Amino acid sequence: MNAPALTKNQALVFEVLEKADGPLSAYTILDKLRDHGFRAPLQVYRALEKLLEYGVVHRLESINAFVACAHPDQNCHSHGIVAFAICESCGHVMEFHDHEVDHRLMDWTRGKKFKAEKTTIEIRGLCEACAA
Amino acid sequence: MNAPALTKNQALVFEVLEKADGPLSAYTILDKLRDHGFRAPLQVYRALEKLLEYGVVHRLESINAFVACAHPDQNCHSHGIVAFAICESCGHVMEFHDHEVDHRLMDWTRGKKFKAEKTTIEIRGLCEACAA
DNA sequence: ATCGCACACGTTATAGCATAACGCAATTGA
DNA sequence: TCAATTGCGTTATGCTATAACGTGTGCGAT
Repeated sequence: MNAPALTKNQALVFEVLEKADGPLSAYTILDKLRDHGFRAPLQVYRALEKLLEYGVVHRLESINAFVACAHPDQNCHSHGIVAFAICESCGHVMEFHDHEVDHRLMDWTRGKKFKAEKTTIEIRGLCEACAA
Repeated sequence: MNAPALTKNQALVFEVLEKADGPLSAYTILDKLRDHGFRAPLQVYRALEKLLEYGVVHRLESINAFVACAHPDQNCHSHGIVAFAICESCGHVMEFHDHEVDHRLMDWTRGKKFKAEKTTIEIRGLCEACAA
């Protein structure tokens, strides 16, 4: 899925996420966009839905928040499973990919004949700066 | 963290989860325990908090639900990272462990000096029966 | 051209998930 | 005995997400 041109709302939401230095909740995004005419959560969620589909935004399931992809220029969906390390102190998120992990999980699903659609890997803890 | 004797509320919640054939939301658990005197969500959440701590229940972050551990007799926390495959059609959950995946993720966190506290691995898709 | 369709958008209302803050009772250990 | 801890119950509230309805716009097929 490659990204077509973004609509106005999609572009606004994406811009907010790109400028943020950490993940944002949908409602935080909404608040940041009230000056741009956003009034209801659905405006945010609908934009997010598309941005997730295009692979330029990721959803962090364990904290109900959204973050811009670390390399939105490339097609993130083609990099295999995306993994995240989330600092519970400063909120900073690191995105990474590990093909060996992908292979192990794919091996398991193949063995079970499980048809994987979407895989979540999220490590919560303390980043180097905060752990010190 | 080994499990001390469960309190009445904890035992009730755990029993409901054990009998269920899939993950349950906190509010679903609440409804199933109204006849036993449960009236408020907090009664469920407080019990769940302890059961999670004891490692006899797992939280599925991607679906906001809870499931009994596949082997609550052993200490699940000592098995390394727990991974789940969740069927989006029938709701069935398979729990598994893969030490190679653990090692790869630990290698990454070590390299980044990230202090991991809790890791989530959840694969959503279709189980063998539902994919057919 | 205009009809039908797909899609984005706006709004209101509601559903679903989780915790804050208060107070009470029982237990434990100094 | 007193203080600290833990579990419990209740009320209220906050956060997250979607249902359902209607509007407008662009675009291809007939």
